[in-house]
Amino acid sequence: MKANSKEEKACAPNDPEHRRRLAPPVEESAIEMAARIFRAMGDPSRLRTLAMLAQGEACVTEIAAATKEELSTISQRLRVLRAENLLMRRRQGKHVLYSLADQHVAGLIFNALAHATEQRQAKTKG
Amino acid sequence: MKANSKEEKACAPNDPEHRRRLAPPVEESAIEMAARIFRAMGDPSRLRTLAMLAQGEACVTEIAAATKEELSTISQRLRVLRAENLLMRRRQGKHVLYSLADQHVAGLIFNALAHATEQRQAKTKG
DNA sequence: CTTTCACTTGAACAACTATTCAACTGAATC
DNA sequence: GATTCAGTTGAATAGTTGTTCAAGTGAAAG
Repeated sequence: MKANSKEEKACAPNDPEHRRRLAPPVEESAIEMAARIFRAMGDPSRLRTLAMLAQGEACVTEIAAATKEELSTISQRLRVLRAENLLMRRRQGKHVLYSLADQHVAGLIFNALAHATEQRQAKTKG
Repeated sequence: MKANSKEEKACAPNDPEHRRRLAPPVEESAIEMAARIFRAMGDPSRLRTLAMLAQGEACVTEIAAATKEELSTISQRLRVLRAENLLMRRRQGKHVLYSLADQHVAGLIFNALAHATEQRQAKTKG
């Protein structure tokens, strides 16, 4: 019997109705910018740096000292984050102080950590 | 004069106070999981897929048809997202239907798109 | 104006990743 | 139970990315 339309409704790639539903829901350029933001945040070292800066501003030397890494490593890392407008930067004397760009960034970090923690607990429970 | 302590307060890598403030604010494993989530979302094709699924569930063929890509490409893409627990999956007849794992995921997408849009407008204005 | 300090940047190399083809699996139909 | 359909997976390849070294910049101190 081919009259069973229940299945067809759920998944019918050629149905115009489905085409419409799956049509690009957001502008392509917005997707690309958001993806760049996620990619920038998607490295443990960079995310750790962001989490640090969520505690307050810090200069490059401080961050390097805290993680015991090369100064240039930190600087390159911050450059990637800065390229996606995730950071603010101000000079104070000889130092350059970095901080999160805005609450959106803090929100993203918090949300992902929450999701990660939930998944972690879900796995532990079974 | 070395009595100018204004600058020292703002950035003093060897000050224990600063060390404490920059100490790992979240567990290392949580950072790593969150980074993996961001990395999974940090690819335009994958983020587009997630944005699609935010509109409702869809099967692999539907997604492939919508983006005019290979079935295996979509499948591999979904595999990456699934590995980070970003997706739910259920079988219906011959089809496998995918959807977002939870509201956290939708929230992350929405938040990043909002940030991206804001940055976009900020650039346009000046 | 020269030197120093804090940081930035270009280049290079190693490590990782996205896509595709081809082969495979497993549920549904014949 | 053989076949078909929808999706998955392993392997290969091309492209991307993170770290570091070495050289460069620019503000402040001498």
